[in-house]
Amino acid sequence: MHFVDNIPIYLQIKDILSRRIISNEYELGSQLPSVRQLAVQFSANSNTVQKALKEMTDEHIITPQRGKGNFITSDEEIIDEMKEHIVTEMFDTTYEKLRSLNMNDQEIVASFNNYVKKRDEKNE
Amino acid sequence: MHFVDNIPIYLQIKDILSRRIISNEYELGSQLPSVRQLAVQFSANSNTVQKALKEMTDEHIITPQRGKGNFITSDEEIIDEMKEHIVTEMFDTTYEKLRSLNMNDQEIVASFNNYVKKRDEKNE
DNA sequence: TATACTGTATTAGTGTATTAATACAGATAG
DNA sequence: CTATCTGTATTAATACACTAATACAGTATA
Repeated sequence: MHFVDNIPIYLQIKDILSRRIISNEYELGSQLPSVRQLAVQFSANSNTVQKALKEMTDEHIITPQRGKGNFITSDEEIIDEMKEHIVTEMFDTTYEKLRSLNMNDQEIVASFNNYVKKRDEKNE
Repeated sequence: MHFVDNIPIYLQIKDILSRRIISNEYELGSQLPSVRQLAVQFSANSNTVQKALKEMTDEHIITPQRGKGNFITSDEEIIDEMKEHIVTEMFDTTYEKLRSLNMNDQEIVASFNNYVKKRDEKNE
């Protein structure tokens, strides 16, 4: 697994796991791989994985059961809220950063649409 | 000045200064505020500001002159490239994160357009 | 019951971001 | 020349992210 510099690894792990849950790669109510398995999968230390899981536990996305494992919530609402939160936060920063480059709304929308369009062309 | 957690302050300072240059808040060829002035402005340590300026120097965005100050390049090409780089990198991460949430291109474009539109409405 | 899984906690060592204090070198205005 | 700006470098102290090793507690199963 490859991590970006300058962002704490435990946050990147939290991010990846959250996305896997939202995209249904991990099913709601199911069990996560164990801390030690995840550590191997991410080529990270167990403590680092633990730190990611701790935050997800605090946000009620997963629930740990001593001796058994970590289980993903079955509450769809929590997951939907998390997705909403992630997307909105991303749009907020993207939009504000573009504005700070002196781009107006029209330019912002146009350049993003153009970007996606160009990516499409490459994948054909 | 307010900084985000989990991203090194020196990178946030570099980011802000770069945006000020791109948006012409600081004019090409002109002199930056001194290291000590910037430190006060950002409520940060001189060394932290220095670390940001060091990177910008390495990227030829500014040029230091001992005893005089730091001067912004007059080379418009360098600035244009920097802007292009910043925007592309931002779109890359935004796009890929949305894809990892199982959204297709149509949904991605639609939801971003919708986001900007809604922000517009709030500002009217 | 013993083994091998789970989560959890602790300790120690390394690297780096940040701050603070200080010093030095070059430029410039009085 | 001197005072005061500039950039630059160094040192020490603190905090935190990360790793490694180890131990303990709860669960499941052969």
